[in-house]
Amino acid sequence: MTKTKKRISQSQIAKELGVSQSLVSLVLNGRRENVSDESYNRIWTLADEKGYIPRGMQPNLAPDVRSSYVGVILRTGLRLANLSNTFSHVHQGLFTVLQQSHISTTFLGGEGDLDEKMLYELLRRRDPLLGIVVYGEVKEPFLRALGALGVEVLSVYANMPGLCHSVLPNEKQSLEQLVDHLTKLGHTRFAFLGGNAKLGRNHARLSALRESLAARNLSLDERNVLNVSNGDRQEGFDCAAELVQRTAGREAPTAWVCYNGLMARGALQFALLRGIRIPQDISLVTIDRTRACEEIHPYMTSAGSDPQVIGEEAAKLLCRSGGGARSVDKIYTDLVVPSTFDAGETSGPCSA
Amino acid sequence: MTKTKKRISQSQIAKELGVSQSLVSLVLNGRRENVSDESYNRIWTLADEKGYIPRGMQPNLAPDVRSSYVGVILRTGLRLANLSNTFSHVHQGLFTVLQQSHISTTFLGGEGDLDEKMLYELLRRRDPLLGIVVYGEVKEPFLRALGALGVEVLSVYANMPGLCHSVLPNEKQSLEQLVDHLTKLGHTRFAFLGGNAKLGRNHARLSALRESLAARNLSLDERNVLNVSNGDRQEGFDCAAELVQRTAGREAPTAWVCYNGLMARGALQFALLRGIRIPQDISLVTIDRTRACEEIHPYMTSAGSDPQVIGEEAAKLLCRSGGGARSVDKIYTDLVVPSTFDAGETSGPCSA
DNA sequence: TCCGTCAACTAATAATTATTATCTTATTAT
DNA sequence: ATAATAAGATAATAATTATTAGTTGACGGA
Repeated sequence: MTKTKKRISQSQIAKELGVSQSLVSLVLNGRRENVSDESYNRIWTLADEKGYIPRGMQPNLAPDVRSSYVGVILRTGLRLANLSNTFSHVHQGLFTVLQQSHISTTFLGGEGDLDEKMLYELLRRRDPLLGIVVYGEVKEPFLRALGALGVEVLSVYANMPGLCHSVLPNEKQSLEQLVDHLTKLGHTRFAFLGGNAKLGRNHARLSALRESLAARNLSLDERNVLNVSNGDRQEGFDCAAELVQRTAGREAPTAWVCYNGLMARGALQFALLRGIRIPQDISLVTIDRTRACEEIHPYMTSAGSDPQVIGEEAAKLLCRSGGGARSVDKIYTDLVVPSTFDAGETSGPCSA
Repeated sequence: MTKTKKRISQSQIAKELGVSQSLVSLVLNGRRENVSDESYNRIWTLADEKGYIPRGMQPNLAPDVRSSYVGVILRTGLRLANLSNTFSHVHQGLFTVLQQSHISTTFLGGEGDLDEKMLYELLRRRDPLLGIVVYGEVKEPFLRALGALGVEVLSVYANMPGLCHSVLPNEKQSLEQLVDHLTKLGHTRFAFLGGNAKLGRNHARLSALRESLAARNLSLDERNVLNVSNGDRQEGFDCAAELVQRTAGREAPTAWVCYNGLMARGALQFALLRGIRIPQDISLVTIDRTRACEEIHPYMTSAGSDPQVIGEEAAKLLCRSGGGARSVDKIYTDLVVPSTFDAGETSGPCSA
């Protein structure tokens, strides 16, 4: 380890630039009146380069590490303005818990926005970075690059064993709850309106649905399995339309399981337009726990892990691991948040 | 204005706690050896309470904005998870522009979450705080407290003359565009489905509607003016229901102007359920430019200032003013973003 | 040219903080 | 019981920063 350089003083900066210490003091305290822009910038620049640190207190050494922050990164495809559904709740939960520890939450960008140079810059920031939370599924090399920064990385709604911590919803349990509810109501013919087809999550939900049905000696007619790409309202609508068209002239499914609340809303709207009565003709349920479930009547029957809780757990996990510990054989935690079931107004006894 | 409290010194902290200044110095520089935990914590706590700030440099006044960040605060009533509509777009715009300058965006909390102590903490962070953006209407004392920090404050979707910069939508123009469109289609009887009744924004939109109508020698029947508190989907639905009930048995309005896109969606849903055909029976328009307008068919006829542009302008304004300059007679900018009109599928010729 | 003005800066010094040698007290080893 | 040691603190003072009353010199107008 190199010998610790002695802390630089204002006088040294002054001498080096050929100005008075007074001027340096004025400038570093933000005085602009009667100070030339040139001096102002030269002084700040040198102070920066030399790593000048103010006297009197080092805030990052406070007993509870204040002023540290947690970075948030979104998977490709998500944008802040679209964050509406699941991840806005996650974000809320994350923020709430971190705020209690006076840790702030900084949005760093999308998976695609951040190149290596920008990641490196993160480390140059002076406030300590407690960790990075990744929302959704990102590519493995990206996650590795994050890990290489030596920062705690936590993935939410996706897991990457051995690369980072993760906090996950319990899809298996959600589907089990929904299938249990629906089969008890007499439903046997199911449909799956899937979204985000390219992501593992869609696949996980579909598999869980199949398993839960299989456990009851039911099977999912492959013709009733649909997949769209975004999982928004319009696609939910289109998906429902497609489903109805496909099942014309054969025994139609009576229980529609939607990938998420938004799609369910879209499907609901289609049903409303077509005069399909819910829940009399069709029961419609969704894997979701966001406000989309209750935003307007009818409240939807749904099951899922509360995204806010997922955010809260992510925050707790980061606080616990408390930065540092960048050993090679790090142990990573995978946390699975239990699912809760909520009987709404969109499911009822099977009439077919 | 109250006299600025003088900066507190280590000696004052020492005196108040009955210890030596030396000890305070040691502790605030992070010395733990041979210092009791009790002293360590007591000193940090008091330093915190009194808002002790180190000498030598105020990093947030640096000209160079490399590792600086912008804080975001939400008005009371908004939460991250509800941010869905307007402000998520604002946030997106803000972020996009700031990211280009490598400035990060940090969510600081809600108006209610932040007490004076926490605000002080912001100043002690080592990364320079370029400015604070406030989303929505907050109370004046709160804004003053922010200003007192000596940080650039910018209010979005609300203005507070002489206290901070602001970036605002052009409500007058939006309503003018909508009224122009509707009157050209032959509509003369208008209704206003208002939300966020307690906020000035609702009032501003209603007034603008009245003015635009007055300019055409039309008036707004007071019985057709409704106001609800949140402005969400359910309230839009309820509002439409109330309107229809109120106008039973008299000449009903043919043009519904909704406070925002979410309410419009709710109203649309009500219309759908009731068999009111849109746009054949009723034209429904909204003051909005969020994705709620196009999330699903029918796309809505709407006018408004693009919230993303508002966020972008806010970011540019902050970058331009570039921290610093805390003179007393600061000049504040009020920026008004023009409104754009979008003819959708929810408006048509008046049939009544 | 002379004078006033003002931006830009500094010298001098007041105020504050850092550092170190030293003190006190409790604990432990002998 | 006594000496050695160490934790926890301080007094004194060295080092650094803040502030104020100047100084300098450029510029503009009479």
